Amino acid sequence: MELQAQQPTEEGGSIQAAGSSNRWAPTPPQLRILKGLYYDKGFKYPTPEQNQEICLHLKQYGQIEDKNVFFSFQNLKARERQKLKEFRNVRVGGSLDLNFGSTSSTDDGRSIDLNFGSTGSTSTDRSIDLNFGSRVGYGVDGSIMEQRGEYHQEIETLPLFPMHGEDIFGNMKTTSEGGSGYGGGSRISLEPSLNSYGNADIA
Amino acid sequence: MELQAQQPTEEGGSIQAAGSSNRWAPTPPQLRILKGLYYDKGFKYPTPEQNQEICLHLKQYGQIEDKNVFFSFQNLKARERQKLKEFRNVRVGGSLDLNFGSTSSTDDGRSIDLNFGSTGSTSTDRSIDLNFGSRVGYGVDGSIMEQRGEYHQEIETLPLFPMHGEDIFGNMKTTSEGGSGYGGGSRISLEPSLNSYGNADIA
DNA sequence: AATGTATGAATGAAGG
DNA sequence: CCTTCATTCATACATT
Repeated sequence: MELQAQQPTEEGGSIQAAGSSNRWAPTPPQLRILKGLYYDKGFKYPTPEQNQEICLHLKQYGQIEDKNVFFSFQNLKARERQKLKEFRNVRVGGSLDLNFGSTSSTDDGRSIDLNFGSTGSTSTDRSIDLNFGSRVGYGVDGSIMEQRGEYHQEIETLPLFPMHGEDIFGNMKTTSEGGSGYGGGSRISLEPSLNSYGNADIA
Repeated sequence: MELQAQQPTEEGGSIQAAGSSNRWAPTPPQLRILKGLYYDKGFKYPTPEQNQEICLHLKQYGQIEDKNVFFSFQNLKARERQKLKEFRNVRVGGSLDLNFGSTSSTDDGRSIDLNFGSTGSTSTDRSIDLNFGSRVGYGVDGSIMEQRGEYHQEIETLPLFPMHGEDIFGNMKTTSEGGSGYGGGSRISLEPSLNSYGNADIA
């Protein structure tokens, strides 16, 4: 493991104004939508294409990049697990032999889904509805907090499965993500399947 | 420090329950043991088993949860690095306070003692061997990762906790951990790294 | 009481 | 997917 010096690295390309943090900070709408997708819709395994769509949509609410969406889902998933389970930090093949007995062999590790899991489509409506419930109860500790009844909820629908390459927003900026072209269905130089579809058996 | 406007996070961060500060506060013994483990023993990468073990032990000294132990080590490490970085930046004349281990014993009538009984040579060595010096860490089957230790550390095998006859297998906390034995080989790591997110394209 | 510091906790990001 | 790092927020506590 090489040490990573995450120095600020004053790169001139920071989107943020000088002085602000370099790392992305989700705006409330962005956060709400992302969490709603994950929790309310049970949408946990977005493909890169879907990430792009989500990102594109969320750009209405502030600066955001694809990787932010990607990391959001990754972290949501990881932390949900850590919360539901018990701070697992498993390391296989460790030298520190703390192997006490061999009890607790009922390892699950992947049954913590709420429900949903409908990565498919509703036959007629092939879009992810972003109008999830308004109640947010996903505190870090399960604490229930009330939500201000003031916030307006914008009704929106994000197409997750573009049929013809055109989204409902008229945003066709696909294939212009930097030349890599990992999205848009034209993955040429990338690995076969990097999305988590292969192991979406958690549902 | 100047007061900075806090991001109006919807669910994350500032959703703290009003009125009650539920933040865990380590008792002197807990703090001492934790710091002792980290500094004196150079124990910085606890596995979940060790994490739970530590937590269990520390429960004699007050309320504590797994995540508290987890965060403690995380923070301990983070602050250490942070401080070290600052020192190097300023190159201050010594006085790097490595005086950890035993802070002034605040005799609050609860003299703590790390003098646990012998682990007892039951069958499995459940004492955490912290003789790390230059030992290899937990590599996965082949990768050798050395523990980073940058200061003195007494090479000794000190029994972490007193065996009260209780075993760590009996989880008396949450329902059923069910996640101890994860290294059962159910993890497949034949996964590609990431998407094309490495570009870090800043708009 | 206000300011500063220490530190628990949360989270974005990265590495493997 | 899992673990870890860095940064930041929020608060308990100490100092003035």
